[in-house]
Amino acid sequence: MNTPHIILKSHKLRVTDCRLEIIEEFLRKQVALAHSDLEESLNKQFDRVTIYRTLNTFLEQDIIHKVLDDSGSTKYALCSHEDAHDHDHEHVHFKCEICGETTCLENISLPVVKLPEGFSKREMNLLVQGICDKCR
Amino acid sequence: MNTPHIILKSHKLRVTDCRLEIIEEFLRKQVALAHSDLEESLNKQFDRVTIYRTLNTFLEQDIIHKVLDDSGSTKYALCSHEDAHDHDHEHVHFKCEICGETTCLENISLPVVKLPEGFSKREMNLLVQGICDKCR
DNA sequence: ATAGGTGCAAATTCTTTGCAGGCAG
DNA sequence: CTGCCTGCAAAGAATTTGCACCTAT
Repeated sequence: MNTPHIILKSHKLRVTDCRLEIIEEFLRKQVALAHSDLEESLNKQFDRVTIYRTLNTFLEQDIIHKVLDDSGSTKYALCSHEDAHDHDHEHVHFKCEICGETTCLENISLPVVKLPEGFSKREMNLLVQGICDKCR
Repeated sequence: MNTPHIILKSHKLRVTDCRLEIIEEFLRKQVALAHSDLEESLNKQFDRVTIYRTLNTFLEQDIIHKVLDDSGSTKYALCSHEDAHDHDHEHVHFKCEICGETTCLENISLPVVKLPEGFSKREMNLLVQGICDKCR
């Protein structure tokens, strides 16, 4: 199992409090988090700017990925396939329209999309929106 | 065929220049447009704020819908099924990572997603990202 | 005539950038 | 010790709100 410490090390990133806490937060909450969520849940322990920079660093390193959202705020989630360095990602998420929580749906296979001539695909994201069991 | 004028009328909205031009712009360009795209292509003819308000009005009336995007900027496209007042939308879009254009993919059927117990779905959005034929 | 739409100013929120000091390696 | 990371200040984008005036109906 990957600990926050190991994740940072394996990406040749310095191990700092802010980075550790952010990864831990992603591991604790099993939902997609926005910058503002982190700022709050880490209790203003770190500067807003540092959180932005940390998220961008993690994005570049493929430690996290963006989760599509229609609310305007960008959300992020840990990449599950840390080691798999294929860049052919497929993400399926469910967003509850009441509580706003976005969770990763496992075991859903996306259709084989037939693109028009000359188009090539690199990534597919499916966002399902509706109501979750807690909010029903 | 629905003209901009008729679209506005059928939604009980006043027919104004700004609204007409924005709908016409969506009909001309067959790609998803962001607020900034409209501001530019309409040649600063209308106030930035008015465009925001028009887009929000159109969203409420289901004249346009949000198109998912990972770039931060919100994009919109005309709803094709104007009259179909089922709110079980399915949108499939392709975004080119080079030119940034997002187009609607027709004739792609989404998989039947089996949600966990207690979850209900209302909308599905699939975003495929890659390279389009022009940018290849 | 009047409700609804627009433009302008300004407030808010979100995100990035520059720089100086601090800490991990 | 050295370069990367952080915090603070400030700049810059994106979006919303308030208010007075205008116009489609």
